[in-house]
Amino acid sequence: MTPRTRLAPSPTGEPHIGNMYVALFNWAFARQTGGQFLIRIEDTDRSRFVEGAEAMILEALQWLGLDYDEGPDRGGPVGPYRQSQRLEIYREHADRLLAAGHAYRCFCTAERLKELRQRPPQAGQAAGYDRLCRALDPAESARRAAAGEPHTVRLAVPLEGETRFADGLRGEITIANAMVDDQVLIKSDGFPTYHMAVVVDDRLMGVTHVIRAEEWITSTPKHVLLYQALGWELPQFYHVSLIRNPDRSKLSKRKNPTNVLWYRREGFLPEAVVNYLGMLGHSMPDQREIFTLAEFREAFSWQRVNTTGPVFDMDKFEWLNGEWIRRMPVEDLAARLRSEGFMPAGLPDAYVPGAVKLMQPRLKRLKEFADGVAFFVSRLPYEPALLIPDKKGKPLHTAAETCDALARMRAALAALPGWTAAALEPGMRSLAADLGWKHAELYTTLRVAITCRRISTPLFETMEILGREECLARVDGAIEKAQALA
RNA sequence: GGCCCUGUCGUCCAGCGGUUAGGACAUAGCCCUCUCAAGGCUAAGACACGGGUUCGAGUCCCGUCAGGGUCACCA
Repeated sequence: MTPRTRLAPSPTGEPHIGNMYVALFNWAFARQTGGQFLIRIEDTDRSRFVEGAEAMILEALQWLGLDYDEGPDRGGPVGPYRQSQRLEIYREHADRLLAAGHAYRCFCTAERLKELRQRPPQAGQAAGYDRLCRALDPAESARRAAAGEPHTVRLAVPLEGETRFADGLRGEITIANAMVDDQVLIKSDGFPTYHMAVVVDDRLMGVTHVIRAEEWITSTPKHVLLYQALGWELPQFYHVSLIRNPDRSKLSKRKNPTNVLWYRREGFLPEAVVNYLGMLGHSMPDQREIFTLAEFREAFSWQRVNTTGPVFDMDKFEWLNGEWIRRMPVEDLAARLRSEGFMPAGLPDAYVPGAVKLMQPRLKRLKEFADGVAFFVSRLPYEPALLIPDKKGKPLHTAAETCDALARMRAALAALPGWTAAALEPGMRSLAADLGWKHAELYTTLRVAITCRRISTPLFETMEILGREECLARVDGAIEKAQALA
């Protein structure tokens, strides 16, 4: 039997990076073993349902290249793939459990349960429900239910003993049954809880490997008990570590952006996202840190998966994104800037190849491109004083000298036989010598004249791209500004 | 607090009984250099603590401590 894995997100908001992390492991394992990877939407909580959330999750998976074999939008042999469409199935299984005495109806009110929860907890005892309704006579219970009295269905957890299961990552885990609450299986609105639905669906959908986050470990005994009560064989469990905030708490959007689509909007490449997630809690056999999704899929091994919770490090993530940007052929980068919506509308096509080439080693996020090339798009306003070179705020030349220097530059530029970076640089360097300026000083003035900023892409290559006419016009503008200063 | 999971540089990852404990990000310095980057070189920086087992422990066992998770008619 080939492995079947699944991602079971609940459509309650934006696609979470932690979900994608778990998805990556599920995907890699399934793809590597020739198995299937499916998506099941866990929408059993009507109060938390968010319209459009499902679509965003699927969009995020697609963006990252984590393709799936079966899911809500593409169907499959064991559908439907939304739990809200499977209510009858859960009901039937709950009835089976009821009939076998593995579950019972609970008529306790929400108020009563709330009070119970406020009672001080006892050592070694589960904090939850006091099992009052467990003592109800089944016939009486059935009569009340038939009469329409609201109720839930609860799992009758063994009062003694312990439940154990093997975790593929952590070995055998044992939890005393006394610590396990009589979990609600079917809510009073007829919807199943996660615990009921996940077991029934994983079984019915043929899921062989349950790969999910560490936070589920302590509720796994409930699931194991359910598998046993229904007479089913256990799947293989793998609980991967939770990604952490810098303070080591569970990654949360209060402390870190967690929406994958946010990273997309910031200009992170999907290649970098899966690469970064793939190096959290997992290492490549040869210690390589930069790898493709395909390479990850090939090399993925449970033996190389860590059980410690990695801290999400934005600095390293950005570095990695920069690496991916730099490794991309210039034409591909330009195409990507366009397709991801980071190409400024006003940037002339003729400038694009050159501008992209010059920006490539300077980008950590695609989003930074627009700002970096803003002066290519238009002549930006700037403080005239920027034209005067200074050292720690102290001007090295007067406004008049700067004005003169600009005029000399203009003449030299206009007379230059060729218009290439290779020709521009020596021309300006010798002019600096003539003027008695350090060439870096002259370049500063020229840089501001051309790019309207003190920090820019390399000056002469930028000028080559802009062309003689545009550069002369910008120098003219600078001369005017410098004159006003003098 | 009970229970469960985890514990190698600030961070991510190597190490799977014998290593000068290695690499990456970040940090600092130097080089390159028209600014900013990128790139190159160098530096600093870790086995939580205490007991065992063993000729020998970062690696195995136990305890302590620390961090995290979980204790819903949420997933």
